[in-house]
Parts: sequence; structure tokens; C-alpha cells
Amino acid sequence: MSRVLVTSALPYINGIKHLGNLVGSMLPADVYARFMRARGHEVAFVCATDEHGTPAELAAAAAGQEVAAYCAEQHEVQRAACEGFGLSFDVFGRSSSAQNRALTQHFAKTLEENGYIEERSERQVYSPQDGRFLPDRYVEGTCPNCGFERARGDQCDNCGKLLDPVDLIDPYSAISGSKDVELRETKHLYLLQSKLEPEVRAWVDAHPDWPQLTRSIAYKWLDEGLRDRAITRDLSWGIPVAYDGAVREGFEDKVFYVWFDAPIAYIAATQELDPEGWERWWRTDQGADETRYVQFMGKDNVAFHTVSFPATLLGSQEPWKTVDTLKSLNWLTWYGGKFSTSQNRGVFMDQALEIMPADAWRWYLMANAPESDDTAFTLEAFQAAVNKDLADVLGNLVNRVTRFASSRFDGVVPEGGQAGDTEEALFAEIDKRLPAYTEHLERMEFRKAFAELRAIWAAGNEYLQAAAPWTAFKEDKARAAASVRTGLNLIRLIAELSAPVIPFTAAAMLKIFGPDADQAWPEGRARDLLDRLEPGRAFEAPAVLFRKIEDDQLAEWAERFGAP
RNA sequence: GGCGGAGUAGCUCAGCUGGUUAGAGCAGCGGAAUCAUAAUCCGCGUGUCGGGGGUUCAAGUCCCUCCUCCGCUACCA
Repeated sequence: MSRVLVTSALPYINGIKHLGNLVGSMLPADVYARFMRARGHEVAFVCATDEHGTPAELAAAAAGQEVAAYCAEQHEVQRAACEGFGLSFDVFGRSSSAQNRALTQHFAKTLEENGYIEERSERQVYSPQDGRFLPDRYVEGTCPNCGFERARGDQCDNCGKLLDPVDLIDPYSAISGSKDVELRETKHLYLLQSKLEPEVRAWVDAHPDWPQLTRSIAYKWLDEGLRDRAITRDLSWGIPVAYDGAVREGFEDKVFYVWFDAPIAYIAATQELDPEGWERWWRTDQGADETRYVQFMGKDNVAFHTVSFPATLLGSQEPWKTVDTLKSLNWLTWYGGKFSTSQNRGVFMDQALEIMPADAWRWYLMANAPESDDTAFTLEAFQAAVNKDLADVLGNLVNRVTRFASSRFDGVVPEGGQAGDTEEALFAEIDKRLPAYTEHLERMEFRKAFAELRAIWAAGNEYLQAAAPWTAFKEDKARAAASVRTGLNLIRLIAELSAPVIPFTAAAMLKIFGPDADQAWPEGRARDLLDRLEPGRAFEAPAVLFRKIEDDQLAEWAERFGAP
């Protein structure tokens, strides 16, 4: 038993997330956190909404709301959706919390005291009509390279060329469309990452076990030379640039940059979770050196977690816990293209739960997680996975065993008979697959893990087919009793093994045998694991676990969600 | 443009440091069984391993080159 800190990349506040966001970090983190808990570890599973930045302000304005009210509302919407998906966060905080404000200001102050922060002046695009400075991508204009008329200030979407807003011909505000844009002088705090490069590099060097993708992204940044970066922005919504309650002179209309405060919210959310004991998760001098810290994120986020955030932590020269293991995932695509809110392409978390139970999504998404490459989501594949894997293989196994046992053995675990060759074959298979499954989960290789789990479900059907208690019942009742008892034990075992990925279903399966079922991760030999239910114990055949997806439903969804 | 990832059966993917006839699930075809959600189980895979060139006794696996997709490229988050 040890302590495991699990964080999921923070979902941005501007609206409910789609399935790709879900499987990109929050869902795999949940599966891992559940598995770690079952293994007996003390787990803190931490997430929060990432609430600052220009998009939040714009989304609030578009909704006609004050940004604080908008964020509060959207936080609740996202929290509810996560709960619906069974995401077992120990805390789902907010980057706008008081805790995060204090911590972010603390880090900035400490970094400055250590000589890693300085003020610099620069010129940025300002829009008088919008009354705000415009981030590069909110300035649009004609591309000087290809003539595309809606090129963004950071890059042209048409020819792909990297741009500077001042390069644009006829620039205008992407927010209001105003052509009245100008360059204005503004000063900001810069984090001198260049001075922290040796520390960050040494820290990355100390983690040779990271995945190739993760390491190569980190070294890419390091090898190019870490650049100093501005950690403040000209915005009103965010964490004030203040130390000890006093706003820094000249920074009255500025806040910390969202990417500076967002990862700090991992710590702040842990404080929300455990105001007294949070330090044992985060301070290596307070026990965190015995904590294993695992982060989940999409591939776009890797640099921030391997370079930027560590630079903040290391630069503080305080004993903060840094990440031990990173799991980065690729993208889930909508039929090979991008999920898109504005163009109504794809399924979003709230819609998903309207049409199918959480476990159906959880199973499909995790069994097909985009681990090695981007992966296409299709409704057809989803239908196949739900109908075949969940309804036919798993659901039907539970149904056939419990119904047969109920009708022939009066709803109690039958006694009599002994394990024979058929059972031995099952034991052998479980003894091979269960350790493989466990190992894959330990390594966070989810596709492999759930292929193994599915094989265990199938092994149940194979066993039943071979044991054929319906035949044995007629000539050798003891033999049938032994088979049914093994089958019932198998259902319990399968429930325990399936709980990290399909927790709702697993709970329903365990309930078959009463409310007191042990939920620890199964350890030991199949022979013993499949002989835990005492004969005579009553059980109740459950309702059908999974409803199938019919073709006409699929057609309706395809229409609704914009399937190509 | 630069860096990184990926391109394997109709679909979604495995294939470790090069070594017997390239695998799994789904879909498809044939059979068995009938406890069960017409659910299960068994059997069936001649694929230019993106194209081309090279190294080697031997390459999906190493090298070169070209093509396609994706991410990052530090002011979207």
C-alpha cells in the first residue's frame, strides 16, 4: 500500500466537453484511480475546471453573463456530466478558487525572490472597440504569404505559415471585426525559464522511463533552449498580480496567465480536498516523497507538464512533488475528422448520457483508447462494441448463469460436486489472463488491458459451453451444481475485474450476491478465487445488464450528431 | 519550414532489442449447442506490412528517399 496522486488535465471552462476530451485524460485517469484504490493504495484523484483566459471571457460575453457567474454555472454543468460518467474525482475544484489564487501568487513571489522573474515591456495588438488587448489568434487579416483573407495572427489556416499579427494585411479584431486595431506598449512579468533550463533538463534526464513521445517533446523544447515567457496577461478575469494582498504597481489591469495558474490548481484542488493533510501529497518534506504522482493528459499538453509546470515548481526551490509518470493520449476523432461544437460534429458528454448509459461509453472509449495514434470514433463501432462485447459476451454470460442457477437451484449457490477437467481448464486460463490484465493496467496500457478483460468474459462463455450444466443437470446433478457454482463465482470475479472500467455494471453484478461483497482487487489462484461464494448463499438474478443499440437508433444518432 | 508520432486484413488495432508459414477483435462464410438478451461455442485470413532504393544468410522490424495523416513550434487552452 502506498499513496498515489492522480491528476487529469483540467477541462477548460467554455462549455461541455466532447468524447475526445473525456477519453484524452479524465476517463483513463479515472480507470487508473479506481484500479489503484482497488489495489489498496491511498489515492487522491484530482481534477478541476480551468477557468481563466480570453476564451472564458468571450464565452461569457456571448452568453450575456458576467464571467464569474458564467464560470460558476459551467463548472456545475461539467461537474454534473463528470459525475454522470462515474468519474471518481476525490475533488473537482476550480482554478478560480481562493486556494489557487493564494498559491499562484505565492509561486510568483517566490520565483521573483529567487531571481526568476522580471518585468519587460512589449508591444501588443490593442482593439479600442473591444477595449482589450488581442491575443495573436484573435487578430485576423489577409495572409501576406498566400492571400487568404481570414488568416489568424499566429498562423494562417490556409497555407500553414507561422505569422506575427503585424504581418497581416488589413488586420481586424476576430472578436468584433473592428479594423481599428493598433499596437500598444504593455509590460508583463516574464518567467526566466532560460535560467531554469539546467534544472529542468536534469529533472527530465532523471526520468528515462517516460514514454518516448513524452521524452521527445520535452527534449525538443530543452534542445531549442527554453525561452522566457510572459506569465501575465492584460485581462480582467484571472488571478490578480499581487503579493501579500498588495497589487503590483502598474499591474492593476492584469492577471496571471492561465497557463501559469492552471497546473498550480492541481495543488490548490488538493487543498480543497484536504485542507489539513494536503502537504503529504505535495510536499516532499511532508511525506510526498513516498507518493507516486501520475498525470494524464492529451498529447498537446505534454510540454506544459514536462517543462513549464516543472520550471515553476523547481524554480521555487521549495520541496514540491513533481510528476513521476505521465500518460499522454492522442486524439479521438469523429470519423477521422475533428469534433466540432460550432459545426455540430460529434457527441458531447451531456448528450452521450442522454442516449446511452455511462458504462457503454466508458467501455468503448477505453477499449479503443487513442494510445498509439489518433483513433476514429464511429457510431457503428460503438454499436458493435456495446452489442457484442457488453450485451452478448458479458451481459449474456451473467444472464444465462444467474437465470439457469435460479430456476434449477432455487436461487442459492448450489453445493456438491467438485472441480473437474473443465474447471481446471478455466482455472488455467484465468491464471494466465488475470496477471496479464493486472500488469497492463499497472502500465496503463488500456487497449491491451481491456482486450484481456474481454477475453476473460469470453472464457466464461467458453467454460459454460464446455461444462454444459443444462445437460449435466439431467444425469449428474452434482456435476451441474459444481459448474453453476463456478459460474456464479466467475461472475463475482469478473465484476471485481471490470469495476475500474464499467463501475456501474460491476456494482450491479456484485449486488447479485448481496451488499457486502468484497471489492479488493483479486489476488491469488483462480482455484481459490472461483470458490469464494459459500454454498447455500442466496443470490438474485439481475435484470438484463445491457440493452442493445438498434439500427434505427443508430440512424437517428447519425443524423443528430452529424455523422458523415 | 523544423521537431516528434503514425501509415499492417473490409473496419479498429497488436507485432519487444531483425529470425519458423505476419496476429487479435469486429464484420463475412460454414458447423455445433439450446442454459441465455436469436444471446453462445468451434472452424475458416493468398494482406504489394504507404511507395521506391539499400544493408543482411534473413526486414513489418535497421539505413536512405518520397508520399499521406496527426501533434508541437512557446500570445488558444
